[in-house]
This record gives sequence, C-alpha cells and structure tokens, in this order.
Amino acid sequence: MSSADITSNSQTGMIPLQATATNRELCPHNAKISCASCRLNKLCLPIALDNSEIHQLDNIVKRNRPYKKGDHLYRQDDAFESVYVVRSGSIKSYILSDSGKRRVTGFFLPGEIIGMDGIASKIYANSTMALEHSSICEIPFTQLERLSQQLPNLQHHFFAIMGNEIAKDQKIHTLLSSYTAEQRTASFLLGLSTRYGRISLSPTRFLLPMIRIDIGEYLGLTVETMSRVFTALQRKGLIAVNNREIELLDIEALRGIIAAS
Amino acid sequence: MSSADITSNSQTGMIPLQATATNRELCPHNAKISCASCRLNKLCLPIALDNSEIHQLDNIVKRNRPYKKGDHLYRQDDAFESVYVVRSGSIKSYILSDSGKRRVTGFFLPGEIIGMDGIASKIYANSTMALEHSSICEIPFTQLERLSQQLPNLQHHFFAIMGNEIAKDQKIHTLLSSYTAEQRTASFLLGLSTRYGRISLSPTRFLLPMIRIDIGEYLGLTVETMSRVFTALQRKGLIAVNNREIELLDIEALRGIIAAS
DNA sequence: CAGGAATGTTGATCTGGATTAAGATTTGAC
DNA sequence: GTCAAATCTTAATCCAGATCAACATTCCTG
Repeated sequence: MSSADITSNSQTGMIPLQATATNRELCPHNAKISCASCRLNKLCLPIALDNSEIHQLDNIVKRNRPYKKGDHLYRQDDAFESVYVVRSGSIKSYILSDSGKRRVTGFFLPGEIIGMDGIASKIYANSTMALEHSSICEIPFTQLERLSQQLPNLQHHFFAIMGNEIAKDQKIHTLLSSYTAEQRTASFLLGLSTRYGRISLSPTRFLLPMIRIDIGEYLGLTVETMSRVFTALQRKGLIAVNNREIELLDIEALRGIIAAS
Repeated sequence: MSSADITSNSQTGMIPLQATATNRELCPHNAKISCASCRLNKLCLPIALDNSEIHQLDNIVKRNRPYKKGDHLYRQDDAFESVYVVRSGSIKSYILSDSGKRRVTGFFLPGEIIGMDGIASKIYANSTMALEHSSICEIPFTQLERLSQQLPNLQHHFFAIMGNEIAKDQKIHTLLSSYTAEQRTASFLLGLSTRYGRISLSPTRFLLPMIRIDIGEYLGLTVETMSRVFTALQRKGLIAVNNREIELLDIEALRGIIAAS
C-alpha cells in the first residue's frame, strides 16, 4: 500500500468511512440533553408521549457519564434495577454459561433498550459492555412502572417494546436452528443495515462496532468461519469489507441468499 | 412382545404412564371454571392479584370450547387480538420462513402464555397448533391493557411474564449457538421436567406431547439425530424412552452433560 | 381389524463448519 | 515511533450431525 492511499483500501477502492456521518456525530455525548430535545425521541420511549408526558419521563431518566470502551453497564447476576437506552455508541450483551462458554446474546445501537431480561427474576441474565465510547440513559424500572401506571401511552409502548424483543428473539431462534453460516451472516448484515437506517445513518455503508469474535459468538460460528464468509461474500461482489468497514453492494442478492432453499 | 405385557416396554420394564397422574386429569376441559377456582391460579395471571382483582380479570377472560389435536389457535400473519393461556393440553408454535422451512419456536404447557410475539407488530409472527385435545383461555389484549392500567399488580406481573419470555429466549439462543445435539436434548428434557413439576406432575416421568420431528425443529436437529440421541441417552442409563414416554433416570448426569466443556 | 399413512429407528455416507496451525495486520501502550 | 498483544486471515484436516436409504412400529380411518 503506497503512502498516497494509506487510509483507503487499495483492493476495494473504498473511501474511508470517516468522511461520512457516524454514530458519534449523530449523537454527541451530551449529558445535558433532555428527552424532548434528544434526536432519538422518535425511536425511544417518548415516541408515544405528548409534551407533558415526555417531561414526566424526563424526570426519572438518569443520564450517567459516558461509558468507555470495555466498561460494563452491569454484570450477569447483578440485582436488576434499571433498563437502559443507548443514546450514542453501541453495547453488547453476553452470557457466560456454566461450562465457561461465552456467547454474545445481542448488540444494541442508539435508541435500543437494554436489560429487559432482568425484569422477571430481578437479576440480570446477561453482562453488558460498551463496544466503544457510549452514552446511555438509565431508567430505574420501579419508577418506569409507576409512571406507566399513570400514562397509558407509556404502558402501551413498553408492552410493545417488550413484545418486539420477544418477536426478534424468536427470529434469531429460527436463524440459528437452520441457516448456513453465509445465510446467518447475510441476515446479520441486513439487520444492521435496517437499524442504521432507522437512526439516519447509511444503510449500505457502516462501521461494525464489534470484532469478528463477537459476531461469531452471536451467530454461533467461529472467527475463522466469519472471516471466510466475509471473504466469500466479498468475492461474490455482494459486500465490500475493509476491516471493520462494511459496504453492502447488492442488498437484493443478500436477501436472496437468506431465502435460498 | 408377549400379549401379557402388551402395554409395557419389555426392554425397559417401564410401567405405562396411563397409571399415573396426567395432564388431562389435572385440568379437566371444563369451560365453566373461573380464574378464582382454576387449579392454575398460582401460576397464571391471578398469582399477583387479590380476590376482587381476580374477579375483574375473570370478566375479560374468554373460555372458548376446547381445541382438538391439530387445531390452530391462530396463524402466522393473522391480526393480533389476544394472548392465550393453556389451561390443559399442550400447544406448539412454529414459523414458516420465506424459504419454506418450518421451525418450531416453542411448546406451551398448562399455565403458560401464548401470543406475546404479536404485541408489537399487531400481527402474529407464529402459527400455534394444539398438540392434543386442549383447553385454552383467551384474553383480549386491549382489555388486558386497560385492566393493567387499573391494577398495578397486574401490570407488574405482566411485565414480569414478558421479561421471563425474553430471558428464556436468550437461553435458547445460547443453547442453539454452541451446544451439541446431546446437550440440547438433555437441556430440553430437564426444561420439560421443571415445567411438569411446576404443574404438580411428575418431573421424572412424563409423556412427550410432541413428535420427534417437532423436537428436532425446535432444537435445530433432524429427526434421525433426535432418535439417535434418545437411544444414546437410554444406553447410558440416563433416561428410559418408550415411544412418547420418557423417564429421567439420572437428573444429575443430565445436568452434567450440559455443563460439559 | 385391516391397511395405509405417519412416525420412529438404524446404518452408511457425505459435508459444512470446527479445529489446528501459522502468519499477517491492526491496535494500543509506552 | 516501537513493540507486544489483540485481531484477522488463510490453509489443511477432522468430525458431529445432515443426508440418503431402508425398514419397523404406531396411529388412524373406514
């Protein structure tokens, strides 16, 4: 690689992603921001609320200082206190099984809610860790329940959020129980694409916030297989990969891979 | 097999299960029963409610006539109206993917709640079918929400039920993404054991309400593999299998299989 | 209760992805 | 800027479970 294109990929000719909008730019790590003025309020809990209701929600939201990469929001078996919403950055959740195996159970992007697995048992079933510098809103659950009792819209919306999580988990169940490595990966990338699109980032060009090992642990595949699949999809011209940079070149073909046989 | 032991398994010497308490006996298909007098009211929604609250819940519960084996409660893509609680019998839920693959997403025993996957999108993501003659309570969701608004205990409990579903689905995610066929099967059997125990049936001796194909589609395995694993576990003396009859002979060893490496 | 369909079992073979191994590249700390 | 650790890639081999095939058993239905 010559010094002239030191930041671009000479094989794919990809322009470095730094030049485009990023997660960071969209959501500055500004702890002072209120729900009413948050850019995510069309995605997050406020979506169903009117102004006075948003104000009440605002009063129970704790805006802690940003988490650094590798920081934990909470750990498996901690007492359940709060659910969390990603304001900027990204989070992974993972479980350590009895046998010591580590499995990633989810990735969370801005606007997405973390910690609902602890609601029933009052103990978190997962650990959750920041994948990069991230701002998080904390919502003490007891207060959220109390407020839901007063605001039918909030209760309704929170039921919907939990229902959505259940439907999503069932889709993953299907994915893991019968899809090939390539199909799982295509599905994972298309899922990220949709989620980035929702927060007004490019749905075809994004930076993976997680390492290959994490993706593998999420999809039930080894790192080596992840690497091979990325290479294969690139060779077929469906994606361009440069390290953590991903470009989806042929979304229809990716959908076709998932639908196959 | 001689005519003398026509109903027992000459290899395992198992006494036929018909002689023990069954699902049917526990929960007669009596449509007249109220939540207050239902044997499941320590498991189901009433658990958190006082007498007057149970009465209000009772008023919104529809007790349809029993479903015959193979009947659908609802089908994938139907408009979401209600959640359902199994009173007696058993239900499976399944998804048909774009590619035509059928995957079982869950099994539901008495006291368990069905249909929460439709809450967010207002469309059921699964089809649900009775595995045997089953009685089901239907709870129109709009009315359940309205009542939850009035009864904090009910709201709290329903949040807990949904949280439990989320935690359970994540466990399955872990199971499917890294466990062997034998580990998945052991985990499945121990899970059933716990659930039968909860409804006061034997946790070590029960009748599988589903066929091998269904178990395989749930665990991401083929029928042939299911059959081989059952045979292997039987040979090791951990279980006794006679068609749909299962006896868990060594629960600790089954736990050990799951924990291994 | 007879006969066909559905379900379950067992064996032989094949294969996708794991495992093992060895480098290459990137990242982060000093 | 340098160096060690972390991450990623590629290749060779292996194996758990899929697939293919044949048959046994159980369940329905008339």
